Amino acid sequence: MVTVAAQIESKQDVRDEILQAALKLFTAKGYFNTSIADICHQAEVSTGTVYYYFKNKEGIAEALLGDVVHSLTASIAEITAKSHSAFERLRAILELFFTLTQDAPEVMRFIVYLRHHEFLPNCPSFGLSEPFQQLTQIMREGIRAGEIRRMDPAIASACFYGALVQIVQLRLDGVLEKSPDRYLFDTWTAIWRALAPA
Amino acid sequence: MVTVAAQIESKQDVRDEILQAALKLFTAKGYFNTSIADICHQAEVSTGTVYYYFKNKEGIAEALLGDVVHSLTASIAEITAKSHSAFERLRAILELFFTLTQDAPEVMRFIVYLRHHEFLPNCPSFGLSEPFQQLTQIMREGIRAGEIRRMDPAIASACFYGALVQIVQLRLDGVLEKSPDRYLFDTWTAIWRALAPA
DNA sequence: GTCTATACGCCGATAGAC
DNA sequence: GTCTATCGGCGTATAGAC
Repeated sequence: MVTVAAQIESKQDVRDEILQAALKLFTAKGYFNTSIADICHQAEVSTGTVYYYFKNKEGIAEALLGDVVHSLTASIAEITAKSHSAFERLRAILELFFTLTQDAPEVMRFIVYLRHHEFLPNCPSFGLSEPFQQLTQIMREGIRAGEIRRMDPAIASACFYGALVQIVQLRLDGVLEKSPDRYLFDTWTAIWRALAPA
Repeated sequence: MVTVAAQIESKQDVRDEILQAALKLFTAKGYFNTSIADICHQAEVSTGTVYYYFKNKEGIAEALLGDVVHSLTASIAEITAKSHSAFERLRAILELFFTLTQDAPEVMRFIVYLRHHEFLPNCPSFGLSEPFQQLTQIMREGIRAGEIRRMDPAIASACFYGALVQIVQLRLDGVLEKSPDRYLFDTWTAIWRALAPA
């Protein structure tokens, strides 16, 4: 799979090769500017092989999104389990995003750039996706514990996530030139002050 | 003009009719899922007419983006001229976005949803666009005046704009059900606390 | 200026050999 | 499982009448 999962079967190699190629091209040129032929060339396989592993082009994007969302959900769940305050959890999520921006920029691009519903009509809007729901749950618990100011938890999530994503985008666009963790302090300070009680 | 435009004249400009149709369809279905035929149907004109006014499909998107960016730039410039503190300016920009979300949701969708560089290869990344530069300038002046904490102005802009856009998106997606100004207080409080000195 | 008709390339998808 | 060859359709763009 894209981030960690399936080295189980050696045959999965080819499928994975195709997914990697698609990820690279989708994030570089966009879904609609990427043809099956492009993917074939990048993955060094033929059209037939692509259609052996995937029902159609949409199926490739679906698998990609599934992998990415699944992996992100798992990471956030792990963070939630390990730490027990909103402060620690949010801080860890911030670091996760910054790390991913460095180590897996294509995955990050896929998360923050692509308008998934444009080519995946049935995928939920981001606000209803699992990662955003997890985040909102963290906010809800933080508010109940008095760690976070009383406010609409969705607004808290949006402020946190929106700021984070925007900074990641600036970095991916090359506008922020220093490595992301050079900005970690400023970012975290701003975000936490937005949420913390007076 | 795309945003407020000329309901005044009974004979609405044809070119404008086409732009309105394109705006509606691009924001509803995406650029690549919208065909010239779709635009013709929506605008009630023929293919020939479209190509009389625009060089090609990209030209339509270009004109649209130009209008929107120009209008946004003008609004921010006006806000900057009228008020003289970062506090007032940012507050006014926040209100501008919330108002636009209510009154011109399609324009707002065009701003926050569309990945413009996917179909307009030569358009600058958002971080280099004029509105973002204006915002960063406001931050810079605010920091110099001691109104905003010392931090990278780009980070300040990203926090402000990212949070704002994310909330607008949630609203446009129907996740935030109340009218946006029901969220104005929470949003402004969070954003300003992120920026204000201790 | 606005229309209709049409050319034509590209790309997603399939068939079928090996 | 992987390949090559090919088809059909869609959608951009043009030609040219009015």
